Amino acid sequence: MNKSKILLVDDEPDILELIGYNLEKEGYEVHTASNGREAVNLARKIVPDLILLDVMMPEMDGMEACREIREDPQLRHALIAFLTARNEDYSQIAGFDAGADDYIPKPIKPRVLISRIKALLRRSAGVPESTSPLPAQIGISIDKEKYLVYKDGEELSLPKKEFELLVLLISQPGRVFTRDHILASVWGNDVIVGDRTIDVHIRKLREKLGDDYFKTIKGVGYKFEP
Amino acid sequence: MNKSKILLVDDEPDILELIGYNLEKEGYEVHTASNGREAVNLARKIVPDLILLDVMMPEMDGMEACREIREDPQLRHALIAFLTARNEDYSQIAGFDAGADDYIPKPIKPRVLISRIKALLRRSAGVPESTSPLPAQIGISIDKEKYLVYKDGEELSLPKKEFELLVLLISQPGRVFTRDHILASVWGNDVIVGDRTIDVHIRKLREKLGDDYFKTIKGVGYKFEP
DNA sequence: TTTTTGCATTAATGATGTCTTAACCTTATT
DNA sequence: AATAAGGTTAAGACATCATTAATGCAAAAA
Repeated sequence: MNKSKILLVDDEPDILELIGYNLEKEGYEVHTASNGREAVNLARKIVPDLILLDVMMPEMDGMEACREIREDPQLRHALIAFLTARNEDYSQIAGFDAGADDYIPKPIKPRVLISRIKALLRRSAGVPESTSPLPAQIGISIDKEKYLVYKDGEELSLPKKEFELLVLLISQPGRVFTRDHILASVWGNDVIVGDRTIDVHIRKLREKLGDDYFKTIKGVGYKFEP
Repeated sequence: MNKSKILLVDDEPDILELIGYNLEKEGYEVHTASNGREAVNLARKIVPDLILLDVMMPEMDGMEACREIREDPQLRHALIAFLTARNEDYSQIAGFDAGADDYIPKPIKPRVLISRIKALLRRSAGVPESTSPLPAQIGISIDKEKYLVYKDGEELSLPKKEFELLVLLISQPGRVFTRDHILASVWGNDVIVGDRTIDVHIRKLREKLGDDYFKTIKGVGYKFEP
């Protein structure tokens, strides 16, 4: 497997150095940022597998950064772990609600941190996650940058939700995505929508791109097939 | 989606009650055990999605139980989180090495716990088990991601229950699964169905895949054999 | 600001496939 | 032969999804 990319974010250079050193020693590809704003921008560029976020930072704090990251479809599946002073129960809760996957207490003990990171990455391993340009080939292709879809050369412009749903499904053609997965990916984890919302969007896609591309697996979810 | 099953293990009845209550309130299906031995046995029966394990317990402690659970192929993919007194750094490390997915410090604050559980389950929901096709080889093979079954190259799409039943049986070819085990795995523990339900589904599988693959062990259960 | 437009969501209804049941049949075991 | 366990079948109950139209909302245009 490729090296996992970790984005380490803290405003204290000492911490960046100490932790960064230890992570690199473990074979991770480490990038660093010293505030939330910088972190979000860098994350968009490098698309890390895991983001370690200090909660307290100037410019933009960790929780705020976390929310922003979670809103980017590219980064929605990145793991996010908070680094925070212990006994900050409030931030602990808020952190998770903002979409974090773990919470790591300061002061950080490198060995503990490594164990924990391994556990986190172990979980998400095996999810290819289309970082790269999408498989064009068949009938339908996508240009994420331009937010455009091509069907037999014809250029289509889809609304946001439809587009994101399509991107998700087409990212792994043939694979079934459960409704829960779709909701988590396209809508986000804390958005609550009714039962029929996904169906309607699927229908729009079928209408615009052809029924045959989208297969329903009853009780499970949907998949895209060429 | 089905309710997630959580197995809660602690030797203090008060904890079981408090945490159990809160988890049920969140819509989880909760089972409890008060020591490691009991936990392992119960886990084999109900096949939980997540196991919350106290570290310090009589009879068999959490770490030992964790190791044993990880050795059962049925349970290999269950999430395991340790509950332990804070500042026990050693057990923290050892816990992860035993194959745990998270570490939750006591005293437990219900809201914190819930957040964390959600994060854990959210993660694993997006990873529907092994990324790659199962055992495969001759005759019949399965692709869980695509929800497809291949019989001599031919592609079949089975309904949910049939598919899940097949996945269970084929996960350990040759092994006999009792009716109870099948019910717990495929139907869930609180679902009550009649005596003939399993038979009917087995029959459908035999119809579609060939009689020879599914052997009945009278008075015991069924097994898949290549 | 007001109007307009288009998207996201919901609600209501209809269609379809899946699951379960019930009644009866078959087979092995004693 | 009697019994218990499972096999078979078809019909009805049930769950899930498809479809459509209407609503609310927010961004863009006037």
